Amino acid sequence: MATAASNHYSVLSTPSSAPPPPPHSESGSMQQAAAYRDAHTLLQNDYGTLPGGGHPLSHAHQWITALSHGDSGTPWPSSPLREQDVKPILHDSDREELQNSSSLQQQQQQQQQQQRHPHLAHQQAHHDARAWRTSTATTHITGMATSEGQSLVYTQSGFALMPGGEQGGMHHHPLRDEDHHSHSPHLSEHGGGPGAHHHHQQHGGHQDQSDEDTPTSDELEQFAKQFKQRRIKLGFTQADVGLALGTLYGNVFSQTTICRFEALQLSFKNMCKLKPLLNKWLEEADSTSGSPTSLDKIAAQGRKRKKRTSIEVGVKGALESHFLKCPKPGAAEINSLADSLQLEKEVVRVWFCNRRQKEKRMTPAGGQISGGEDMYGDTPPHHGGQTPVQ
DNA sequence: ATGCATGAGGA
DNA sequence: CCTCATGCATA
Repeated sequence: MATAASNHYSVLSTPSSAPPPPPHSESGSMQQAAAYRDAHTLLQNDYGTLPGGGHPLSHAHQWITALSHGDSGTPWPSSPLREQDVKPILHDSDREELQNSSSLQQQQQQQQQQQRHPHLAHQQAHHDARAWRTSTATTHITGMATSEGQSLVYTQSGFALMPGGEQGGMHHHPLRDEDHHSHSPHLSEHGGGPGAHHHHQQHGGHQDQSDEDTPTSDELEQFAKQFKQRRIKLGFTQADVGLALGTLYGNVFSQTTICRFEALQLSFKNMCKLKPLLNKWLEEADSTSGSPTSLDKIAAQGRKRKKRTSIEVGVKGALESHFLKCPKPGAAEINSLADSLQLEKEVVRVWFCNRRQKEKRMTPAGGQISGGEDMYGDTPPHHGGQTPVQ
């Protein structure tokens, strides 16, 4: 896919051809690694640093994704920048698919020894019934063809397991069990009674915590801890693991994801999905600990992304305030907010999205654990536009 | 370790 | 437009 397509962003203008010969490392086990989503990993860099260019061009974005799922126009309207002017440096190899990667740039690595909460592990496990309620669900990673060199289904549908079931699975009710039942009277323990924990009754008589079956929050927590410990013992960085998962199963993950897993900063569902994979890796790494030589590192540099806009503290505070008042602002609300804060609408919208996500992680963001109660009973019972205000 | 961003999938 | 899974770029 993508044989010369996009890339208008950066620069291909300079014909500095320098076909880098793929310096294969050693063992050829990277072949499949390049098959998953080649798209994203190419060259990256910022494109344009500040509005001043002057091209009102709004040529959407998407690199090679020809999907066109209706982007609704302008992703980042107020920043007319991009194109061929910026970019002091550039990578010539416009051909995606592996370019050399002799020395990747993994700078950050092991520094995650002991963070902040070496303890404090409980009670966060069941705050809302949204999705962390273990139920009957067999854990099967359907995709994942381990047959060497092919497939890679990239199971992202989520049907693999998922306790709450939503997203791809139409359960019984179309209700997106995420935030709606704001009035679930049941489910209660939490307020400080860590010992209570949920009493799932899912299993019919067994229910292990090794693998298989939907794990409980506690199990996940323990696993994450052990995982981290062992990983460090074995001398692997989070990035290494992510890459290994790719070469092993076809699903590559970034350092970020591994990190978040260890820190339990993913949704329960997501944790469940990743656990089997990481568990398997552990076994592998464990048994292979004596015979290394399995380091595949082909990290390609990806595409260009919009440069991360940093929001000033003051502005952040304002956003926080609004978030408390209204976690789900309507378009109009966002517009005015963006206007008063002098931010792009997209930025504001995304900020709220991210903020909401944070609140849904296992380890709550900046606040308390919304145990049992609904966070902010949003979820308008009537869809068609969740704009409470307006 | 985290903040902002992208995108698929769903109403 | 939202949610949710993920990740590049950063602090």
